Amino acid sequence: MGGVAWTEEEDHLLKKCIQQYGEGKWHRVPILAGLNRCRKSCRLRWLNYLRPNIKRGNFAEEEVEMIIKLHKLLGNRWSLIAGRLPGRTANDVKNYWNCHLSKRLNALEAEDRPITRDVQVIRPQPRNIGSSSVKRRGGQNESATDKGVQQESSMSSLTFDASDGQNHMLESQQDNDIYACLDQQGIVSELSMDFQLQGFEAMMNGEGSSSQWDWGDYLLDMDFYE
DNA sequence: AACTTATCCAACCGCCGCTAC
DNA sequence: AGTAGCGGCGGTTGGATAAGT
Repeated sequence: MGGVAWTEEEDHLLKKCIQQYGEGKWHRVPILAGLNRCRKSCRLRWLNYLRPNIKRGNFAEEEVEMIIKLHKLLGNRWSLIAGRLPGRTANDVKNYWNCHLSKRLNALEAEDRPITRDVQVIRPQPRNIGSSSVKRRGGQNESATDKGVQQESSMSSLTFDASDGQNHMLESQQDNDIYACLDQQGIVSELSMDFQLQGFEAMMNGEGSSSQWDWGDYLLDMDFYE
């Protein structure tokens, strides 16, 4: 593989550690689990492989449609896209895109055919916020742009209600606007009820992918306009 | 059957934003 | 204000395997 493959023994130790101490505090996991792995490796192994309810195997047609639409909307924000696909990880989505979809879409573009019908691109816009939030990731967006990917113009900030010390999203008109916008795009309505329900159940169970399945977290990364 | 090429995907790397000090 | 540490993300790598010749 790309690195040193995990052994069953290591998987067992990591699983046991997470079950005992819970997720988070990844810097302590290698010590607690007795693993000769860095915090990042442990986290990645858990998120992409060991975590319960990870869906394996081929992507369903609905999932592929969803990926294409969300990618058009969000760009290479794999974790966000995966968050809408219950049981799929960001790595899965990214690999699938790189192996299958990017080629397929390139071929379609070469034939000058529309990829999806009537999907309006929503560009996240920078807010008038501090420079740290506008700072770009080095080099990454250039390459994305080179590939013709619709890339967000900047990361935008997240509005928190810190009055109680909790990081929860403020309920706002924006939520409704975003939901309505996604609905308008067909992102929601075109999915079968089963698929939507699956996502909802995953959200309620705190499952899903690398992020919780929550419409509110669209606020995390995007501002919508127009 | 042997070799080459293409594809898949787990793992690693480097960077960023956030937070605490 | 500066900085160190952490969690998290996206891009890239490279070994395993399948497909082709």
